[in-house]
Amino acid sequence: MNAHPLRKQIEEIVKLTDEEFDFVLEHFQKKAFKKHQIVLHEGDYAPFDFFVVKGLMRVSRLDSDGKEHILQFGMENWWITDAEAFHHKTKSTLMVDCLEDTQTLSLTLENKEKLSRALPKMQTFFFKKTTNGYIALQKRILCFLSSNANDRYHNLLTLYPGLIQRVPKAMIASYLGVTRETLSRLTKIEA
Amino acid sequence: MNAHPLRKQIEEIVKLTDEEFDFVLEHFQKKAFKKHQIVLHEGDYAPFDFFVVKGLMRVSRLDSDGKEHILQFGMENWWITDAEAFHHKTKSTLMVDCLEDTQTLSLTLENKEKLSRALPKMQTFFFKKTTNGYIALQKRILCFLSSNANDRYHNLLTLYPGLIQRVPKAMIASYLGVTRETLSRLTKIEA
DNA sequence: TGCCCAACAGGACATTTGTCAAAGATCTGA
DNA sequence: TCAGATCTTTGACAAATGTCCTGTTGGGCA
Repeated sequence: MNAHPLRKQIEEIVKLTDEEFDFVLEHFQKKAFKKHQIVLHEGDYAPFDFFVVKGLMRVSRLDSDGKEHILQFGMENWWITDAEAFHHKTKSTLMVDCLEDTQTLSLTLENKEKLSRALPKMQTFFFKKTTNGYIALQKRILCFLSSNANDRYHNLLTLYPGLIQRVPKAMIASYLGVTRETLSRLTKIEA
Repeated sequence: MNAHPLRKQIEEIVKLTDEEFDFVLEHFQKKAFKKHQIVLHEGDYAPFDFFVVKGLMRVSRLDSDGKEHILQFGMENWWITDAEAFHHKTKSTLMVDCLEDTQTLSLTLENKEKLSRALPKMQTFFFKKTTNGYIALQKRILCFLSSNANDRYHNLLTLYPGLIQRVPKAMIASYLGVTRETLSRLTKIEA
């Protein structure tokens, strides 16, 4: 059997009947985007949290010097949005766009809360996902505190081996907090 | 009326009756620690999430070179623990200790879950706190991506103005991911 | 097909930050 | 109160990283 990717992810945490999963799915909207399409502009509200079914998105911010900083990539089975704008219903300070043609399941905050109330198992799921996300961010911060650019790069390689094949190195550099020139020099040493 | 600090924090998110708050409190244990006391050793399990009533704690890690990296400070009304060890019931890779004599309200994972089941409002509270924590960590990462040591320092000053009075500068440096010499040079320029 | 642009590598130099060593300053407990 | 411990500052130098630039490559699109 070929389970739905969202169902597979949910069932790593809580088990669902077929009826329950259908009910869950009713709260999502299918949305597809083209490569380079901007899904959320800075300054807009963030009506959706996106579950990536297929494709690749990113969250980034432009600083005052016009430099781009990548906060997060979202490959298949990742959730991606501007968390602050989404949860606080404020205007976004970040941008979400697509690095590939992308299909998503999109969830509004209202439907997320409705779903959590109707199906406590889903509240558990969302809570554990958020907790795990928190832990992952802590690890990324520890990486900034204790590692130089080279170590951060190799940490990223082992953490998300598929990513580097799909993303220009300049963006990897931006995610790591270094310039593309610095990253280029690091990878040179390997050879 | 002089509300309990924990109650005050909870009621910023959900309202409680006196009975409900008493019920909440029953799930916590009062624990007090001395300055310099290690509350959680690396390698130990993390049985508690601590709500700091009075005092100051920190979470840190020693890297392989023996250098100390501070992941988080916990002043009054902060929650502090090794999140990964606490939630996953694994052995801690971090250390929690006290920078001042500290009084806490300590919560086990079992009691946290019990409380969440018994009082859905508390589940909402914990969920929102975790979400806000996630957002705060994202901001700290963006700060690492886009700011140099000087900007990160001033960001910290405006974010937690009280902290610098209570913490040695070497620890501030460690939290910012720079050496104490670098931080010392930054603050010199001010004058 | 051929052109163009994004991506990448590399050099030369500037700036930031780290390292090591030492000297002051401040705190703290007996 | 004093003496040791801790914390902070400072200087000289090294290493890491950023900036600006140029040239090459290779793939996508008219």
